Amino acid sequence: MLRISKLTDYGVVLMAELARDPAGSTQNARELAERTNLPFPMVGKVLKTLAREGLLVSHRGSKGGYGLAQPPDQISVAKVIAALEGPVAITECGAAPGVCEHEPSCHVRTPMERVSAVVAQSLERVTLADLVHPSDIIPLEDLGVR
Amino acid sequence: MLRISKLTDYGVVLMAELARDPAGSTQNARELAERTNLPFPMVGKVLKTLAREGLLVSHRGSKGGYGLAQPPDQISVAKVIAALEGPVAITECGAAPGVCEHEPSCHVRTPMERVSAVVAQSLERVTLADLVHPSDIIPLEDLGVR
DNA sequence: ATTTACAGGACTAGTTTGGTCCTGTATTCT
DNA sequence: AGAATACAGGACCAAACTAGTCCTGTAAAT
Repeated sequence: MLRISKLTDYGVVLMAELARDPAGSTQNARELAERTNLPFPMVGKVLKTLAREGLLVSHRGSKGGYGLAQPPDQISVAKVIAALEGPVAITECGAAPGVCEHEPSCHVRTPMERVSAVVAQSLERVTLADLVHPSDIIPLEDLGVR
Repeated sequence: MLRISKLTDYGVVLMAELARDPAGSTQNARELAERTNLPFPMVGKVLKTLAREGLLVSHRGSKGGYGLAQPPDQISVAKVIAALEGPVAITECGAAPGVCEHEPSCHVRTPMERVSAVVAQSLERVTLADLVHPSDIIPLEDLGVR
């Protein structure tokens, strides 16, 4: 299935939601939970991580909340995924060298890393700006497909 | 991390190993386990699934074993992944419609499906034939990147 | 017949995931 | 100053999934 975790999925949805608002505005965790229909505790957890990773700026106290650290077209889906579950890699071995015990005898390592790289590139090409307008279909060409 | 399960990883390695041999030849599960240094029971499990899914042809009894059901350049990595863990989809929603309760209120569904499609295409372009020669670097262009 | 090897399961330990909750600290408003 | 708000940073837990083993049955070759 090649799936991302729900936490990461929430992260993408929340970042996109923030990207829908005017630049510089902020929203608090509760507002975001309501607008996206996601469980509030989860939303808080995800936003905290994203802020710690530098993708969001946070403001505490009354009237506090979160805002995007960069313009929507500067934040790729790959960045969001990386912030929440580490670098995009299809296999264990791809994430860090020396982890896989089969490394010396593995015949597919190099090409598979290549495949990982392509998947990563696809995700790097899609930004939050591309996600905010559901009616716009992103041309395949813009996603790197000939 | 966007990772595939170890079972699927094994599947790719095993299929690639089979693709290294002359067309039409077969290998049994034990041979394959030894050649790939993967645990034998796991190898058996994966091969059984791949055979059931039609990617391998199996022969029982003495001198039995497994062989590719198609030439290596006709079997994509996407097919192997799909056989072992269902259709390639980044999110739950992408795998089947109506599964996700947030579907009506989700603003990123359509573009995310698009992203999934691109990832899937990347994986469809890479065949077992591309995996068998580790020294050959697959040009990015062949993977659909401009 | 006997041996080999796949078919199709059930089963288990360990890890991960999704989700909740609690304490602390910074900020704003009265 | 004091109260209320909202983020920071955890610990914690149940349920699901993974990785791995093992057992019984059946088909094929010798």
